[in-house]
Amino acid sequence: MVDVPRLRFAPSPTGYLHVGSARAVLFNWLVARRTGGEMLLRIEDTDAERNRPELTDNILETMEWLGLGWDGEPVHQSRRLDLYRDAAEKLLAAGRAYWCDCTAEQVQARAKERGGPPGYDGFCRERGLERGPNTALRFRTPDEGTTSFDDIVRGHVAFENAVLEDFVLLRSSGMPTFLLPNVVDDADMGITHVVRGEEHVNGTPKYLLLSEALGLGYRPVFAHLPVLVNAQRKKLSKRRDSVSVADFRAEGYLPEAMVNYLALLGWGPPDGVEIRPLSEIVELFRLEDVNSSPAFFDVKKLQAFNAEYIRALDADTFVERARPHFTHGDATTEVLRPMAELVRDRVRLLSEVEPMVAFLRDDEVQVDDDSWQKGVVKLGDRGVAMLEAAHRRLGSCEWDRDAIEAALREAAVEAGFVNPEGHAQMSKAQSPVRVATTGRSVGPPLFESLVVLGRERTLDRLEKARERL
RNA sequence: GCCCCCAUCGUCUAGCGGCCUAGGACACCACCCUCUCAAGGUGGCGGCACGGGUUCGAAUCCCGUUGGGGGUGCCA
Repeated sequence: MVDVPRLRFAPSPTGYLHVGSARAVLFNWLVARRTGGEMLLRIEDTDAERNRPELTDNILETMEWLGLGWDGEPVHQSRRLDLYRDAAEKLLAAGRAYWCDCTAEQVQARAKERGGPPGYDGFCRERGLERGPNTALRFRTPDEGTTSFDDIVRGHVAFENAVLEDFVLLRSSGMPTFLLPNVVDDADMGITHVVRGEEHVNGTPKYLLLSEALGLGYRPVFAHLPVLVNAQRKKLSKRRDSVSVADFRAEGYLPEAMVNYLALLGWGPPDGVEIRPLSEIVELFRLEDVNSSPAFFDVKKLQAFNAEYIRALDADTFVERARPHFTHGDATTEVLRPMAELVRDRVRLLSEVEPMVAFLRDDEVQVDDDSWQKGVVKLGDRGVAMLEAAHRRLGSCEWDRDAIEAALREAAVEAGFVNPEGHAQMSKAQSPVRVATTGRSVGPPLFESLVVLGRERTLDRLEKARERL
C-alpha cells in the first residue's frame, strides 16, 4: 500500500479562526495539495466549559472563504469519547496512569513549599487511589531517559523525561484533556504529518510517550511552524490583537490576497516573486524551506497585497465583489459601475469603495471640514472666482468628460489659476470644485465624476458652496 | 525558576562555505508623470546581534554571550 500523506487541521471551537490558525491551515493544505495527499479536519471540542459550538461554523465557513477546503467529513472529538476512555483504561490497566485527587491549589502549595519548579510533583503516584468523584487520571511519565523527535522545520529536538510532569489524561468530569484524544485520533485517522504551531513543541514528547504507552506503534512526522507575533513581538492573541480572519473579510480583504500574504510568513519562494496565484505556491512550497523564527503579521503589507489583487480585477468582477460591502446596495452599484476602473485603482480595501462614490449617490453632499478649509477657504478670492466661473461655464457646455475638462480649464484661467506659460493650473484650480461637488479634497478623477454626478447636481453644489463662503 | 526554540535592512524574506560590495518585497524619503488621490517610472535610506573558534575562505559550520519568543493548566 502506498503511503498517501495525510494531514489535519484540528481547531477547537473556543474562538474565531484567527490569522495564526489560518496560516496553519494553509501550510497543511499546501503540503496535502503538493504531495497528492489529503487534509482532514478534526474539531477538538473536549472542553465542555469553553466550547461554543456555533464557532465551528465560523471556522469552517472562513476556511471555505479562504478557498482552503478539507477532505472528508469533519471529525468531532465530542462524538468519539468512548475511544479516549478505552485508551485511558488501557493505560490504567498497564500501570501507565493513576488516579489523583489533588486540587490545583494543593499542587501549587506544595510546589511553593519545596521551592522547586511549579507543576505537579507526582504526589499520588503510589497512593493507589480508586476512581472517585474528584479524581483525575494522570499519565505517569518516565523518570529517566530522553524523548526526542526530528522536526522538519526545527531539526532534532530532545527532552529529558525527568522534566515531564505527570499530566492529566481524564478530568474528574470524565472528559479527556487535549493530549490523549490528540494522539488517539491522529493514529486512528492515519495522520502522517503533524503540522502545527510552535506552541505544541513542548507537548510533543508527551504525545510520543502516550503513543508508545498505548502500544500504537504510531509516530507521525512533525513540523512545528513559527509563531506569528504582533509589533511587540508577542504571540498574536485574540484578546490583544485584531486577528479574526472573518473581521478581515468584513473589512474588504480578498481571500486570495490573504492567503498569498499568509504563505509568505515563515516561507519565501525561491525566485523571490511574492505575489502569485495559489496554484504556483502549491508547486513551489516545501516544508523543508519553512523558517523557524517568529514572523510579524504586518497589516501594511497585507493591504499592499490586497490593493494589488483588487487592481487586477476586471471592472465587473470588482463591482460584484465590492457589492456585499455596500450599505445601499443597488444605488451604490449603479453609480459605481461607470466609475469602476477609476475607483478600483484607488482603494486598498473593498470597504473603501462605497465612501468613495457616496457623493454620486446621495442628493446632498457632506462637505468635510478640513477639505473645505484647505481646498476652498484658503484660496480666498480666487477660490470664489473659480466657483463662480465653473458654475457659469459648466452651465452651458456639453456634458461629457472632455467638454467638462475644457470648461474647467477655461474657468481656471478666468479665475487667475495660470502658470508662467499662460496655461491653466488645474492642480490648484480643481480643488474648490472638487470639494464643493464631492465634499472631499481627494477622490476619483474630477471630470469623470462630474459626468456621473450630472449637470443639475453639479451646478447646485457649486452654488451652495458659493453661498456658504 | 525549569524546559524547548529562535537570531540577515523598521517588517517579511532570499542566502544553505567562495557567484555577497548581501538580492527582492512592504514601509519610508526624493524626483518624474499628473485635474486631487492613487497607480506607474527612476533613485535613495537601511541589515548579517556580539565574542571566540574551524577553514585558504563564514551571513552560511561549531562554542559561548546577549537579546527575544514559546511552554510550564483538570485550555487547546
